Amino acid sequence: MKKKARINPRKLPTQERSKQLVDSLLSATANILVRRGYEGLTTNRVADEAGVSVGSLYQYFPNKESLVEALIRRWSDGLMETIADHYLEVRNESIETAVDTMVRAALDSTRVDAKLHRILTQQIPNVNALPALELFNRRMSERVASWLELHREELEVEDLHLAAEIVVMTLAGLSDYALIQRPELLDSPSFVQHLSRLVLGYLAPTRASQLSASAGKRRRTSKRLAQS
Amino acid sequence: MKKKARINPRKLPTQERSKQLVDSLLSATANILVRRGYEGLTTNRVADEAGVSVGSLYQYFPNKESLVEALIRRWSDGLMETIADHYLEVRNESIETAVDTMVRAALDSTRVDAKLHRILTQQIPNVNALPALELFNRRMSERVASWLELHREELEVEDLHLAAEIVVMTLAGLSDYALIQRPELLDSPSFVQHLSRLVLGYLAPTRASQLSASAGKRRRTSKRLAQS
Amino acid sequence: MKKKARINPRKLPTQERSKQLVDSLLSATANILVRRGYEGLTTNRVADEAGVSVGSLYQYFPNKESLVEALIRRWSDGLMETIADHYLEVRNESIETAVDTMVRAALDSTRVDAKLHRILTQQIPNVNALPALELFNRRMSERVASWLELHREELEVEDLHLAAEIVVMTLAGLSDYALIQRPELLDSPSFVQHLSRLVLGYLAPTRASQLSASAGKRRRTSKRLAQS
Amino acid sequence: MKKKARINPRKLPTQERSKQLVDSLLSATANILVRRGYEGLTTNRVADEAGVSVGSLYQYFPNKESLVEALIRRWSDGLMETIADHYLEVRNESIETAVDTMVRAALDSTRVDAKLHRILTQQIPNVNALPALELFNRRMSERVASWLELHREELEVEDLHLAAEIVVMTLAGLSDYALIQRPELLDSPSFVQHLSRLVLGYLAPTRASQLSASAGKRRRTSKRLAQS
DNA sequence: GATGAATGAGTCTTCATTCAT
DNA sequence: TATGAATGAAGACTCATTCAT
Repeated sequence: MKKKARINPRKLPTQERSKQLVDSLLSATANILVRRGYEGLTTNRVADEAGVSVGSLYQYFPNKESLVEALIRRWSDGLMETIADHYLEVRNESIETAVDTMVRAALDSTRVDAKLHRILTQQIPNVNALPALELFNRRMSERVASWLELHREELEVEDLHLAAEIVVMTLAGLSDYALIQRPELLDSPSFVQHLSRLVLGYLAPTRASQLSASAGKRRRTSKRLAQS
Repeated sequence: MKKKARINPRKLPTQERSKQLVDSLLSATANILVRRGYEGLTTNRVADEAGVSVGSLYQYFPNKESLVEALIRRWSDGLMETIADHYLEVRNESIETAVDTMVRAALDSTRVDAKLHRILTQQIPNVNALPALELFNRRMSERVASWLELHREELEVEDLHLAAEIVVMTLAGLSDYALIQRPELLDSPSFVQHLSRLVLGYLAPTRASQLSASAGKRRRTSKRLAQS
Repeated sequence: MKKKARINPRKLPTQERSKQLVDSLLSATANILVRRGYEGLTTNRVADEAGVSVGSLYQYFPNKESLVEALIRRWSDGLMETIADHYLEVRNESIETAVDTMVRAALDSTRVDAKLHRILTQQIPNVNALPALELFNRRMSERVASWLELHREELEVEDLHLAAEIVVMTLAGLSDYALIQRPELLDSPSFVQHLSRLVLGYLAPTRASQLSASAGKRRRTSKRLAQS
Repeated sequence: MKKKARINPRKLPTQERSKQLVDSLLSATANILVRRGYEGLTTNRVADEAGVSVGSLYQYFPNKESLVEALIRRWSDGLMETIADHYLEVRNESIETAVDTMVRAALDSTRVDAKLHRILTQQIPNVNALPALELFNRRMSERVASWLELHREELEVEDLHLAAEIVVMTLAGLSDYALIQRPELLDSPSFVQHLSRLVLGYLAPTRASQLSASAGKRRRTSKRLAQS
């Protein structure tokens, strides 16, 4: 961490070296998790897959648990970034567009690395996963909350923090459930549409009702009338 | 307890007896799951906790997996009943009331045996839990769908089956997430209210917007005006 | 075994009954041994196959070992009888014919119930099998010895008892080995012929040499000359 | 023994080391087999006896079966060598001498490690032992056959391959049987003599009859006359 | 630092045997 | 006597972790 500096100009200064090692260990962990599930995850296997010795693994991770924790951290950081990108584009769009983007972002984040996602959210003893997931959701909620602030006037909810949490949990919950039990839905346009309406109908039911009204008009006038 | 007494004419010579045994094994499984998590679940421990020998356990369950499966089955059956009760009352109520009841039912089912619920839905290798959970959700969806049929005219969604699935997954996802990450919410009235609005805003945004309009009126007239 | 006598004239007086039970237990044992090998033999399985309860099994056999011992006894008695029959016919035949009969008898006894034979002679922990097998071979030797006595004058061995033992062990050993490693041989006429020559060449080489001489003559005169 | 010394330039860092380990595991297996039989053979016991942990055992042998298989292989290789030595000396001897040597070799190979020999040939579930034993006997037969070729002109059998197999099986069967049921015989000179006559009488009855004739002459003239 | 052989507690599972009914 | 549920010791095998090199 602080040893020889310019004298021994190896390609990989210790710090860099160990970072790579840690990385390949985490990737190996992810691969094995995907291929053989949590029950099939053994430290020896991870070391093997990463091309290092078990000993080295234990140099960087005090135990198996911490290995998984680190992977979860890395993974949720990845998710954050993916989602952050989506959110940046959205700041100035209409609520409808923004909600649509959020929904798509949630589903996308699930789809990418779907199997790993699923294992990490469902199969890992929660003791490990919880803190990281909590952090992830807290950050997401904050982000959504601050976005909601920008549109406060257009929204029909008051407790924006609670609303943000609910939106985040709704989207996370739904994409997880869909991933597990109805993966086809993840790619269905009407699923996306429904989720958008779900969120919009929560945040701004009036706008949502207009939306469905006009949608209905296009298709079934009688229905619209009945509702008016 | 076992010596003959004419009052209790040897009712449980075999069938009843083994049912009790199975029951105590499943309860032991649940207890251990709650106390030590899935990783801490061993067949010997279960037998011990149930006060029987491992051998007896294996007389009734061919392996550890089947033990967990049976527990999941028992648990999801319990849930079904709990929820079924709620739903029966609701058939003829207004949508608003019905949605409210559904929300409360979802949260209730999570709260009862909360820790077990959490472990069963999150921590068990999905291979075991999935079929049972899928069945459970399918049944729930059907039930909700048939309820939606009754109110078709008042709803602003068309694909009632998809809508039912979304409602079920939303409520399940949200209560699970809340249970894990924000258990306080489960007992918060405003959480219940928000969830009701979420669902109502999805199924019938027009009604939801009236609801929030009047709710808003009571509290902040300015807001209502801004929205009109 | 001694209870109620004439009063209760059941079809199967206790003695007969238990004999049948013992019999079906032994047959079950044999079946299982054949189907699943010694490692697959469990007392519960035997009881099941015999259509009785384990408890009953233990009424008649103090433990698993004794069950197998009894089967071995029954089986070797069967062998004895089979072979005895063959021997009776032979008393007054020529040595050549008698030897031939003995050889065929040995091979036959192996072929009948071959799989059981093999398991009983090879796979059973010898502690069990040995005494019975010893007894069997001792009896066989005696029988052969007494037959040899009848032909003492024609034989070129002196220690008839040793010779009898050697003949018995040779035939037993050869048929067992053939059964295990070259079962095709058991049905090959030339194998029978060779074994006959083996035994005859031992007991009466002069007669054997005449036999092979004439056999050779028929086929390759040159050979015979070369040897003369 | 393990600290560096220039004299023994770290010869056994891995390969040699593991070879030793494998060796001590096999020896432990043999010991236990001899002391407690196949039923008493447990992997934990083997590891214990070998002075290593079970874990180490499983580093070298994937399961109990393979351990036994390896032992059988090692043992049959040993036998092969022992016997090979005997055979080399014999190539140019007379048939009588050669047969005598073969007989002694067979008995010797049984005597050495007699108890292990017996367990390995009789008590091990054949699934394990068979392939190795078959290989062993096939090799033996080939060796004997090629020896028979050299003496083809003096022999009175034609199918040398069958003859070789029969000789091998006879000797193996007889020494095994003798070992089990009459171990005293293994050390009796007359047993050796009888076996030699058995084999010689099979391969070359004419020579055998001369042998017994002259042997008889020395002892009992009357007998010889009776036979002429 | 890196290595990977060695460790051994702990898992699931079987099965001979008992004994209350 | 018969039954068969219950027992629990014992066995094969795994894997997180350590430590001598």
